[in-house]
Formats: sequence, C-alpha cells, structure tokens
Amino acid sequence: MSWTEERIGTLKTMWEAGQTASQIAEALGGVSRNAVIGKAHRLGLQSRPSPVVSKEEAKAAAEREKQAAVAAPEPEPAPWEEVAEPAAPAPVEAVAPVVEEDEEEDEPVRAAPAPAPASIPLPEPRREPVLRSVGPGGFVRQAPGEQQPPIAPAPPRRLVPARTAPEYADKTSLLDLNDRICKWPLGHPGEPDFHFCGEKVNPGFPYCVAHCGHAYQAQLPRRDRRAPPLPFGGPRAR
DNA sequence: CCCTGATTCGC
DNA sequence: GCGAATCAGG
Repeated sequence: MSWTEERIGTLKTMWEAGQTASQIAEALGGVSRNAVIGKAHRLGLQSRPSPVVSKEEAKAAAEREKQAAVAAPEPEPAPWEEVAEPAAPAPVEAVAPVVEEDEEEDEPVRAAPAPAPASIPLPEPRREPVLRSVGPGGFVRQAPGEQQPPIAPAPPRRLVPARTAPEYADKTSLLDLNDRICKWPLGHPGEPDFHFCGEKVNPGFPYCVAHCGHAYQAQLPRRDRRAPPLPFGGPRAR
C-alpha cells in the first residue's frame, strides 16, 4: 500500500482528530501503526502527548500546566450560570523560578538561566487534541462539545429561577411549562426576564417548529461526507 | 501482559 | 520516503 493523496488526507484528518495511530492504521488498512506514526512525523503533523517523555519535557509540561491552571482556573461560565462573586481571590503565589541541578548534563557553556518570572509568555498554548470518533473512510464525527445546538435546556444551578419580576409576569415561566408548549429558553435563568418560548410545540417535540429548527439539525447524507466540513478546517491542500 | 507515541536506521 | 525494530511510560 502506498501513501496516496487520499490516504494521507485520512491520516491527517484522523491524526488531528486525536485518533490513535493504531486506530488510523486499522482504518486505512494495509499499514502498521508504526507506518502511520512514521508517516505522521514525516508529514510534520503535530506530535501528540507520548507516554514516553523525557525528564526535561516532563518538567516543562508540569510547569506549563501549573501556569495554565493559575492563569485560567475557570474555562468559562456557562451562559445560564450566574457568575458568582469570587468568595476570595485565588491565592496566586508568585512562582519562584525553579533552577534545578541536572546531574547528567555536561554542556560546556551553560546558557544563562533565564530568570523566569511568574508569567512566561507561552510560545504557543499547546493544543490538546480533541477526542472524536471517526467513521468509515476517516470521516470525523463531532465531539460532544462541538455539537451544534441543542444547547438549550440547561441544567440550572438553581432549580427555581429568581422570582419573576411583575413586569414579566405574563411571560412563560418555569411553572407554566407543560408538554404542549415550547420549552425553548429565552434569556438566562436568574435574570428577571428569563422565560420560555411558550409557543405551541411541534407535536412530539419539546419545542415549537421554529425552535426545533434550531435544536435539531440534519446530518449530511453519508455519501456526501467524503470531505466533511471539519471544525478545524480539514486536510490542508498542498 | 496490554496499550501508547518517538526515534532510529537499514532499505 | 518508508516502516520494522526498539524504546519507554501508562
């Protein structure tokens, strides 16, 4: 088996989608996992977190993770969540530059140990590969986090939203919901004007026809998926 | 043992 | 360029 344009495309796609070399090899057929890894490297694909990691890298990675954890403790509050007042500012301790002695190291000229302040400008926030399942031919399905809506009915932190202000009393509140009216949320729980759509449902669905259109989006027919629109742009043309 | 990816090196 | 062999961590 040779590396045809198509097979390379599949390899790239799957590799970037976070599939393991074994999975890719199996999907392609006729190649070993080693062949896949070798090819991936030759293509210059971004290396993946390897189980085999040098001491040097391990330290760097650990350091990087610390930095990231301090820099961005919260990914982002879900839109429906109230942004809680921080009880106490996170105790951000200045990380003293760790200068470690390396026994097995015999560089004649030591580069000046760059005094690393608390915030090192990270060259590139190493992208964690996203796990996606892959269908026949290397078609990559969306990962759960990447699905288009349904975003909708969020698990609110507080089951009963803040009391609806009088001026919105005629809006459809949580208590007004039943199985005949559209439950598409408008606004955010906890906000005074939060309410639900309230239209008559599309029979058999929790939403009205219009909101069903948002909630349920058809997949492309399989035969049209040779070059699926990937979230990251798909195989690059060369 | 199984899995993983990285690297090496003869072809 | 290719990939088996080898390495080394989980």
